[in-house]
Amino acid sequence: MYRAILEHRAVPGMRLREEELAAEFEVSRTVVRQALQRLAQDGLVSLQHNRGAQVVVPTRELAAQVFDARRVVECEVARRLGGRLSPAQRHQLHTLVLQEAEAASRGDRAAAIGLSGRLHRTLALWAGNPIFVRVMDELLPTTTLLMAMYTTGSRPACVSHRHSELLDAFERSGPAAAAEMKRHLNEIERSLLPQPPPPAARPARDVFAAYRAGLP
Amino acid sequence: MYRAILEHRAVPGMRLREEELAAEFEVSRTVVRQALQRLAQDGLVSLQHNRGAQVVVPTRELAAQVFDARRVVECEVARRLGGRLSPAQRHQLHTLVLQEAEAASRGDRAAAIGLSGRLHRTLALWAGNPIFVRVMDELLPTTTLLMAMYTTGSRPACVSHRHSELLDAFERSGPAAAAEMKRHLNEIERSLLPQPPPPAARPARDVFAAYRAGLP
DNA sequence: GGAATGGGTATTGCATACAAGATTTCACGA
DNA sequence: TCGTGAAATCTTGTATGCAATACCCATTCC
Repeated sequence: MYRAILEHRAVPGMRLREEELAAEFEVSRTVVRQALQRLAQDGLVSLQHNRGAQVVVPTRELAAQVFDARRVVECEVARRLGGRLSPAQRHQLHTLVLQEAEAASRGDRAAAIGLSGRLHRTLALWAGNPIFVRVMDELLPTTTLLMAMYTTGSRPACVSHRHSELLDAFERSGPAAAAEMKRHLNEIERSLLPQPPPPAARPARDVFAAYRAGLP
Repeated sequence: MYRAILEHRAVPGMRLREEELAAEFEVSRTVVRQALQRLAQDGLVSLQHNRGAQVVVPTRELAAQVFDARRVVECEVARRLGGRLSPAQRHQLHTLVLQEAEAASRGDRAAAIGLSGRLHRTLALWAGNPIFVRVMDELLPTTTLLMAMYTTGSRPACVSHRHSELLDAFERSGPAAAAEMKRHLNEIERSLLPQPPPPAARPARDVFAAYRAGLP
């Protein structure tokens, strides 16, 4: 379900009936309920008492809030990490950027966005405070959903080519990295369309069929 | 359960058996499980697969992380709010500080700590980004638990009298409020003992008996 | 013709039963 | 005496059934 939502298969607003999902995944409603609650915690579905679950419909307002919060946290992360990366860390980051660029070049938008998130999460991980990672884990899924909703599929690699500049700034100093991080996040936010493009009508049936086994 | 943990009735490390709790609160294990998962999300209990739940044992290391994160978030909140409070907001804050001082003076430590948290949460609420509130809601319960664990009951009002200074700084400007917030959080963190005082042996039976109805 | 109301259906919330895994206990042997 | 192993017990994880609530549609009244 997680992946189906992030990959925009389960479109925002879609109702998620427990019985239906249970049949689809061949488990009981009990585990479906657990999954829905976890997804609600990640901000991907909204639960209403006695009224079920649906995929969240992220607004532009939410986007503003998420990027605002990410700027606060991630600029601090950058400030702490800039100019202090070990060679091994630098190598790991460059590998991630490479993989992301590769995914983008072959048109795999979902993979590229996922790898972009991985990069930001990794930086938070190295900042030394696990709470930063927790916050990122709450904000990144929503960011992914926002990007799936407020960008057209036509623009290929709006993110990756700027990540190398981000890494350059991390080589220099804390303030430089923080400034570049702010610029970077602003750029991503600005790349979101003011209105969601009209969604292509979806079958809305068997949305989760491909995700049963858990393989990509 | 929430209150029993924060008020240090259910001591850190205590195992929380589902059946036991279900009997205590006269509900089924289903709702107990839900409650435990919510508490785990709040960072008050730790869940281990197939091995049940227990009240978290917060370490000094966790304390450092929590206060570090709070400094990042709440200094930003202060920066945005300082010098911009409306008269109504100022009034509300002063009322809270008053109530807190009152609770402290009559020795009600739990109420004082709770009101202190309310104050910080209210500030986050006014900062204009609900995500800040969400983060605070995740950090405040742990803070409360830390204070219950790493302070002696003898010290009466280690917090409240400094909250008026904090409010004064909020009257002035953003930077002033941020600086005072940092100082304030540092002071609270420093007030934690390096080692938890040896806990008075608890009956560990019927810990939740008083909380069944939901009344204070 | 439109709004309100009532019954039927669908869906969630809760409780319980069963299965799977972990823990404890006790016997046995080194 | 201590360690090992296996059975018994306890605890959690999952599935299912029933009750409560919300939703939908037809009927009725204004």
